[in-house]
Amino acid sequence: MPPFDMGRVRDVSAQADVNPCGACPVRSLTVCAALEAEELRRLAEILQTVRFEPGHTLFGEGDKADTLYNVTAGTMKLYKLLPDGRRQITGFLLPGDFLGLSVNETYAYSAEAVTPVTLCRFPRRRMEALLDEFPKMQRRLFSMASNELAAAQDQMLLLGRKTAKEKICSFLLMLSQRAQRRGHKENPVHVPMSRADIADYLGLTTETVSRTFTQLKTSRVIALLEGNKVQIHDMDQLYDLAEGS
Amino acid sequence: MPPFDMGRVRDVSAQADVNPCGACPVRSLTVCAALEAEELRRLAEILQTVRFEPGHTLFGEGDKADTLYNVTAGTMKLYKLLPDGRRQITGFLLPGDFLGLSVNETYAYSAEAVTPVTLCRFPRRRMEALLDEFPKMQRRLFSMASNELAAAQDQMLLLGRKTAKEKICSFLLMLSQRAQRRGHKENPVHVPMSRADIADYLGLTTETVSRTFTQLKTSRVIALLEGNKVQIHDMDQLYDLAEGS
DNA sequence: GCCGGCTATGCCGCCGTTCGATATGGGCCG
DNA sequence: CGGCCCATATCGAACGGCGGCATAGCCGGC
Repeated sequence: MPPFDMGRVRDVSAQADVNPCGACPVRSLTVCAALEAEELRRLAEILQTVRFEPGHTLFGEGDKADTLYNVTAGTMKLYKLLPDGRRQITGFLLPGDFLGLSVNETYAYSAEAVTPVTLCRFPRRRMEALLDEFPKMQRRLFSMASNELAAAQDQMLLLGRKTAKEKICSFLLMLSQRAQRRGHKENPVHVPMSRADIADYLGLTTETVSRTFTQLKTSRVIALLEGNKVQIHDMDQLYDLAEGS
Repeated sequence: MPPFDMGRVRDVSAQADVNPCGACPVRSLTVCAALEAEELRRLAEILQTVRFEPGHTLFGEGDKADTLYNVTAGTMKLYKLLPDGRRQITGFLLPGDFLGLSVNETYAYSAEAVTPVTLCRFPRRRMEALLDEFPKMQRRLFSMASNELAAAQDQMLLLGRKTAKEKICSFLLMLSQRAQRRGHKENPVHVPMSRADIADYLGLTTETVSRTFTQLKTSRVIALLEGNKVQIHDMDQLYDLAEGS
């Protein structure tokens, strides 16, 4: 992680020094995976690297959507609110995930840092111009959006039809699989978000989340380790528990 | 509606006769809206028109995803199943909606006709070739996917955090707004799907759906009319009820 | 007119919520 | 280094909204 010490930092080395994208650890996962060296250079020209602390709100629902982001380190959460304060977290973003697609010029959700995060930041206009110029990039972005759509449908099944226990098991499995895709070990799985965040992601309360973790621990399905890590004792069993079969 | 009388019909008039897309009533809503006359002609070359009766399963979750569709008339439902039969309907498709995006060569959900439907049918390979050739079409498809993503996030908020009453009110509002976008009157709203389908879309049971409709009727928010139509007495009130404010 | 599927509704039970109290643990300061 | 403090997590008890089941009513099709 670069040694930044401010909330927002303009990465002047992007233009002057070596191409930062060339050394990007998550490039293969992102929209940038589709690009050649020359295209990467063009992308780097319009990019800023920024860093935020946990709890920082990147943007709020309804804000003007003039910026796109790519997560390069840390975890973010996206959420929507009801007037009385009820909250639904619609997704957690991990390194390599894209952020900032919008429909009508405004963001449809809020985005907040869960852990310290670093992001690549693209002005929307210039990004769109690049997309027109590089159809490969457009196609890659479309493919990522399709993947998110499929994940959203999985999440609908979870929210609408799964029990508390199935939801927690599905959640742990998802974190494990996403960690694996990023080249980390699948077990034990790192769970950086709070019980409240997990509850608002799964359509539960913090109490139910706590109780269910305790229940899974008591029945020897998982173990809670130091540093927000969860050891999964039997991955196949967890998979079955996640689908009620 | 063309006078088809079979389950699957190859529309031979597409190539031989007048360009059918030119007269398409929902073209402005679909991916085809982005196309010029010449591009439309190319699209028409690879297209078949098909028609299905209610209950017909277009494809199932896990099937090989070698075909894309565009709904031109009627209503379809998309759903996912759990091993024990629990079902979550992830969306209802109306004329103009696109269908068949997939991640790993297989459909991630099943698709079934709710009412009699007519669809445009595109072989996946040839469609992808056209997308490469016409970036405007690719961009349009991406924009439609972004819209669906936003709708999916709304649905997550509904499933995870709204009460039964709020869910039903949100559902009626959505149908009303979608009807309006298609040039129909927003009120009364046509509700072609069964209580069971509504329940599986909103994460409820049929009984709760029935009870909630009765409750809304008793409190004079709506009235149930002939022909599966619902009269909304006060649209603003319904909007407030849908968000719990 | 009869039959079958869908819808409506009363009754009861349960899962998850709500509320309150207690435990834990990490950060900060003395 | 130890102790305090506040946020978070955990746990117990009571409540309530929604689900499950059974029955009755409705409507459409043949």
